Amino acid sequence: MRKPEKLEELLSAAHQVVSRDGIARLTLELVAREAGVSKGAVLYYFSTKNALIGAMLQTYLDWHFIEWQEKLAQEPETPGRALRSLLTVSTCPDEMDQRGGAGMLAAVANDPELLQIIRTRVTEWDALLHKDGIDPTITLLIRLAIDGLKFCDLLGIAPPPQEARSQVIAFLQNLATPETTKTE
Amino acid sequence: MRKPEKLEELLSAAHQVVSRDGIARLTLELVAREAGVSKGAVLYYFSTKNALIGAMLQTYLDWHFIEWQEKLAQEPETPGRALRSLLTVSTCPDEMDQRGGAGMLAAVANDPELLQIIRTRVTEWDALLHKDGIDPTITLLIRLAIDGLKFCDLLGIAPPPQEARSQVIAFLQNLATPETTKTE
DNA sequence: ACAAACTGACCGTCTGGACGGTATAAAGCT
DNA sequence: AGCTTTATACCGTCCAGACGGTCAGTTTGT
Repeated sequence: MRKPEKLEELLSAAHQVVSRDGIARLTLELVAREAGVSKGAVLYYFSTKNALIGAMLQTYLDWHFIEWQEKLAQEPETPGRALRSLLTVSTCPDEMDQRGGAGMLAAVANDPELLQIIRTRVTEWDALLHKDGIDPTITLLIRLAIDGLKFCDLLGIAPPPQEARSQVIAFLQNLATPETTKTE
Repeated sequence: MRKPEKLEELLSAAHQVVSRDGIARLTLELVAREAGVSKGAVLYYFSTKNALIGAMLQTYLDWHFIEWQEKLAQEPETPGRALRSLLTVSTCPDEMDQRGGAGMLAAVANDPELLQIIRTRVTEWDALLHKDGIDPTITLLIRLAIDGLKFCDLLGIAPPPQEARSQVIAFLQNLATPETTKTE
């Protein structure tokens, strides 16, 4: 009678609701219906709505970090490793990324305090990036561009076409590669 | 018994509420209280809550476009004018920018359909940028970086310190200036 | 006097969450 | 092996507060 995967199910259902109906409709009951359980069940797993949203954020952040570290391991050990792997991860958006977006929107809409979870994590990651041996201005530029891309996609505001997107990424990859080690 | 400046007052009050209490608390009653009128008064000017949010968006977009065009007029007539002036505008965030952010958040939280207003405008502006004579990849990069900056500021997620910020802007200004016309 | 500007009481609906109950399975007891 | 206890997983009902919006009426300017 163990059910840790039920948790995952509910999280996924929540994300589904948000991306189909919008955050305004992220209600405990709709999440329950989407997952095929009762509202009571949702509250059994997440004692409060905020807890649900927090979990959406948390699981996304964990996933994203792991994904990043995996790509990082494959990157040659030259300055800019962390930046290049982060760019690689950002190129291929996953369903998990949508969950992150949904979680962020839900957080903003319900209790901005929840954003604290993201704030501390991103600040940590930013510190890692700045130990990467690349000019801090370039580092910041890359981070901003990635965020901008996520932002456009999230709200559907003039999201760039695939080709333009990959060209920008390529340009940034180049900026994150030190001159002395370039092979191409 | 004049109307138009009362409208502005209400819009400003709405923005105040959002930035102080969060979008979740953007309620007709709170806006009314903030502006020192009754809820009925708010509904007298904006027949619906969506209309209020729409107006927040609209006034911001109008203001932003005008600001941009003013800076553009001061820019030397070389390729990249539009980009450089846009960057200049984005350097010095105004209270109006916050209203734009508040409006966007409110739109997302209440009725994502409202984002359509932004979508069409930004798409238009993007078209203008691409007639600016600068490599489309650079153009996109600059737009993304600006959006990323707005995004970080809006949610308070690792907003870069002032100095780093102006260095990135300077870097981008440089990218938006054709080689042949550089004077510095 | 007449319209525009504004009020405040009221209503219907929605939603988070509390709560008491139920089914199921495992553990303990004999 | 049979019976009781207990903890887990979940259901369905109910409620109190909040919020958008309506409306009949009142004030204010001209």
